[in-house]
Formats: sequence, C-alpha cells, structure tokens
Amino acid sequence: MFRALVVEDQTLMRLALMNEVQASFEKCVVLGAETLTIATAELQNNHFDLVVIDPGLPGFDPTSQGDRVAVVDKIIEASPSAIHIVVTGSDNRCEADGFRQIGAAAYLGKTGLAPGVFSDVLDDISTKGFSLRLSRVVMTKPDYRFSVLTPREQEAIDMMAHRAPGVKRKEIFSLMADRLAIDANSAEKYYKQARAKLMRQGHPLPHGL
Amino acid sequence: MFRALVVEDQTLMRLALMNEVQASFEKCVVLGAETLTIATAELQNNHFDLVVIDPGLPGFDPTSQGDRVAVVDKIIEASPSAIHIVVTGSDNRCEADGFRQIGAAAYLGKTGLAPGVFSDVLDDISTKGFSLRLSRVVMTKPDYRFSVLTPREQEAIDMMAHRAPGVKRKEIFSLMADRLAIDANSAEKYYKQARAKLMRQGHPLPHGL
DNA sequence: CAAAAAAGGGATGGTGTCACCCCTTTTTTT
DNA sequence: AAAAAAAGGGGTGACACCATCCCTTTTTTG
Repeated sequence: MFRALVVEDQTLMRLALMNEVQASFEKCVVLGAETLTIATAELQNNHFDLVVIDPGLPGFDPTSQGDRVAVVDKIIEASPSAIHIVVTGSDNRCEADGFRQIGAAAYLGKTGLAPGVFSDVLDDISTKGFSLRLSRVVMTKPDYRFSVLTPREQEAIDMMAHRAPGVKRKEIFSLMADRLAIDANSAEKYYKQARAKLMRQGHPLPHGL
Repeated sequence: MFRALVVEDQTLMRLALMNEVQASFEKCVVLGAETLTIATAELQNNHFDLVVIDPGLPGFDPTSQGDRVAVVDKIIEASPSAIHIVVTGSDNRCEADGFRQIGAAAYLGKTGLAPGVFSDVLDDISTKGFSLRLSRVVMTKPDYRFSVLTPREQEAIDMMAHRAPGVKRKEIFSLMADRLAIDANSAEKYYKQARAKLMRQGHPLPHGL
C-alpha cells in the first residue's frame, strides 16, 4: 500500500494536495499534517513513500531561508527512503537548487500548480530524477464554475472555453476524450448537454460558447 | 442567480475557495481569476454579489502593505454593491482592521480555513456585519485519507478519529447525523462499513479506531 | 454546391453512492 | 446482573452520474 504524507498548514491547500496525491495513485493512504510537530511524530512511527512539504509552517519565519531549509531537512532526514516534494508559494530558482542539494526530488510553485500537474511531476521524477515547476501566470480568461453542471459537463465547458482561436471544436472533443479516457462522441454529448443547461437557465456563457 | 468571483493566484487554493463558495449557495455561478487584470476585466463587464480576494497577487509585492491594500481597494471600488471577503496566508489583526475600514466584510487567515467555515463566515456577515478568523493551529493529530473509502465513509472515519477523550461513539454519530442531515443510524452504518473496509485491507487504523 | 462542422435533441444500461431498515454477538458500563 | 454501548454483519430502493449509441436540422467551410 502506497503511503504519503502532506505537510502544509493551510487547510484547503493541504486537502487539495492530498487529493492530488490520491489522484496519482490508485490505492493509497494519504496523511495530512498541519505542523512540523505532527509530521515528525508520524515520520517516527510509520514508513512513507512520498512526502509533500510546504516549508512555510507555523512557528517558523517564512522569510528566513534558514528556517525553511531546516524544516525540509528535518523531514528528509526523518524519512530518507521517501520521495520528497517541496511546494511553496514564494518560489525561486535559487531556493530550488538548495532543496535539490539536500535531497528533494521536486520543487513546485503554488501558482500554476493545477489539478493533474502532480502526476506529471511524478513522471518527471521517475524519468529525470528531479522536477522543477516555478510559479508562472498562465490564465488569460477567468474560470467558470456552474453549480448546475455535473463534473463531466463542467470539464467540457472548461476545456471549450479555453480553446485557442482557430482550433475546431472537434479537436477539443478528441482532446477531452483522450484526457478522460472516454469516447469523443461522449465528450461532445457532455458539452452539448452542458451548453443546453446553461442556455435554458439564461446564463451568460463564457466567451467562445 | 447568485454570482461570485474568487481572485487568487494559487490554482489549487482558488479552486478550493470556489468549491467553498459553491457549497454555500445552492444555485450559483463562481468565476475564478488568477490575476488582478482578469478580475478587473470581469468586474467591469458583470455584476457580482460576492468577491473573495487574496491580496498577494502576481505583479505585486506581498510584503508591501501598500500593494496589498491597493489590490483590495481597487476591487472594492469596482464592485461597490458586492460582499468582499479577504483571504490571506499572512494574516494579522492590524491588517484586518485596515481592510475592514475600506469596506471588506470578512478577513480570513488561510491556516484554519477549513471546508464548511465559509458558510459560518457568511452567517457572521449577515448577522454581525463582519467576520474575523485569524490563522490558528488547531490540529493535534494528522488527517487520514483512504482511497478505498467513499466520501461519507471518509467523513465518518475523520470525525471519529478526532473524537475527544471520554466522548461516546454514539455522540459522534449524532453529531455526524446533524452535520450531514442524515439519520444517526446511517452515520453509524457508514462508520462501521468504513472500519470494516480498512480492517479487511489490513490498514493501520488511526488512533481511536 | 458539396462536405464538414456544429447545434439540438432522445434513449439506453451500468454503476456507485446515498440513506434507510433489519439482524446478532461481544464488550463495556452502571 | 441488567443496561447500554460497541462491533459486525446483510439487504434495500432511489437517484445521479457515466458512457454509449442513435437521430435531425442548421451553419460554416472548402
């Protein structure tokens, strides 16, 4: 059974990261720790295959580079056989190098760390040994979330709204089919159904229909 | 139709906040903006009932109090009729007062901002006019997440694992029933089923069974 | 014009979760 | 010893979502 630990003080972020880990491993147990105290206690008593760390924890100075390194170093030394992924909001290449040197397998900026990226990071680690994803702004349009839509329908609207100009809808359906491992016709159906729902309720559709 | 906008650069956090907003309003549309540019563009073209803002946005200095106030002030001025909620990782009472003076209805620290808290915040706003929730560490034990469990089962395990010493299981079932608006017997059933699943797979159960 | 793409539907079975009901046996409490 | 709590099961209908296949009409494109 694959075992992972997420060390992050911000609750919603911790839960989101735990979701990402779960999505990357079919069968697994994921523990979430709010503080270094809880984390070290768990690391002493149990074995972990993967540890995700945000160095900005309560009780430490988030602006002190020494404190940040100390947190990560303590965790790495407490779980030498695990894969260690550092996730931070205030990321920079210099710090990334530092963490890499003390044994981290990945360094991720929170901005741009979207659902699904985690799996790519794990691929990077297993192929190249290290993954670096610095924060970068990627959005040009807002994301829309409609409570009337099912997840599949929401996803269909999402992908279609972010369609690059000139790209045919058919191509998006193929892409969606590929990403969700379903038939392109089904993807098309979801999009049409979602669109119909929004029209019926008089919603101002996101640009790009 | 209730319309909300979440302005936050960290993708996972933005999506989580959008989820929280959605969970608080039965029928709604929630938009997510990664940058102030996207947010202001939307605020110009559309009306919003609620705006959630993280002042630490790309292009601004997160340590500069002036920058942080400028971001929030610009958004409030662009949507004077909306409710404005400020969410930040580096929260302090002084800043809370500042944002309150320029018109924010709530000031929330990210640490301790858990699923469900958002609804309480909205209650605070409608009854007292303002809600203040500074970051504070609350966990003493880690959270467990098992991929084999359904959401209901996971929730049952969660609540039972955080049971205070001396509290009877029956009381937890009642609490769970109350929070999920289901029967206490059903809550008990979920817990038993969850426990059985974990035992069957040989999982080391969280302390407290 | 002809072909492709898009818009707009209807109907289908499978599956998982939800929420409820029932039962017995063992352990703990009082 | 009696009563309550806990452990451990089985079974049920409802319902939402998933995924697929089918159809027609309108619009756009080449």
